[in-house]
Amino acid sequence: MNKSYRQGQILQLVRSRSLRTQEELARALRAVGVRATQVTLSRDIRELGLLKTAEGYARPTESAAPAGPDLATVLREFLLDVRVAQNLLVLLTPPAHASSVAEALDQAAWPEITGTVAGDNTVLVIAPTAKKATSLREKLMRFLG
Amino acid sequence: MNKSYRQGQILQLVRSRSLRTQEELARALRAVGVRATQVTLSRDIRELGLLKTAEGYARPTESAAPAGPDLATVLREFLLDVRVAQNLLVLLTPPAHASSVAEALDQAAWPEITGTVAGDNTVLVIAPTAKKATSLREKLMRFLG
DNA sequence: TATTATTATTCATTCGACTGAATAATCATT
DNA sequence: AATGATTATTCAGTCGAATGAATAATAATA
Repeated sequence: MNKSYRQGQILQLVRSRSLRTQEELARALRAVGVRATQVTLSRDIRELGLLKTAEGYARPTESAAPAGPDLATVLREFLLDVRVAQNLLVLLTPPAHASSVAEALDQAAWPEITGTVAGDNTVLVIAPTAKKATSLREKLMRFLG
Repeated sequence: MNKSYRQGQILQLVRSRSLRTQEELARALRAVGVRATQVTLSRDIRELGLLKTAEGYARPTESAAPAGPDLATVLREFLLDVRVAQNLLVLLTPPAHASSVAEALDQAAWPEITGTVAGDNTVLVIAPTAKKATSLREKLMRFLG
């Protein structure tokens, strides 16, 4: 299995739940189809710069948010409209600001967001299901004030 | 000697003067400090998509796309995650590499891929059906190792 | 402190990208 | 067609990144 893919899964896992030992992490990885030994995870954790906290492994707070503006700020400033179509959301922004919004949403890493693709003044947000797309819309609309 | 450096020198050489055979190219390379055999140059020329013209090797006229790397190579190198949502796939890549992956997938022209849209670090892949999206995910995952 | 659990390191192995020598295949010329 | 020139392919070897088993080092706990 691919190293960068494995490390990406590690980052997603430690963000979403509490993994206190490397063996525990190994089991969690296996559950998502990634086989790795404790030796490999020890190296990955060092390369990723993860820290062992009381709640388990985590990214250090500084590197986790590399100088991006707050999600609420970005949305309040740039989000003009939110439209739903099936499991998709179309977000409208002022010209040239779609990527900022998409970037901020990616950082947030909400489970209702499978992924985003930004154009110039439009962000396409892919949700897992139509139902989640709808609730995601409401969540986003609340930022509009 | 580094492969991409060598290929860069090849591109510069064939643009600046007339090199009619691979042996001739080998001599020109040696003059700029790059040692390579005809075997290697044969491979480089194919990878770079050079054509043999009456005036020597040259890049195809800009209409033809500069042949991108092999799909398997691109995916192994850049594919970080594959998520499914209905009939859509969301591929995550390192920043700035989404278009390479989308390009390579477009070239492959698989029937399970209706189309792709690339952002900066995200490729949206549209599949005909949810079922095909799922099997496409497995097909892509196999490239990861 | 002693014992157990957890993590890091060493050593050897595997794997794939890259390359060249030998050679096969193709092209050009007569 | 025959010959010589040119290019492509096969096979084997090298090299470095990645990995795991064994084990050392460290941390946690009784």
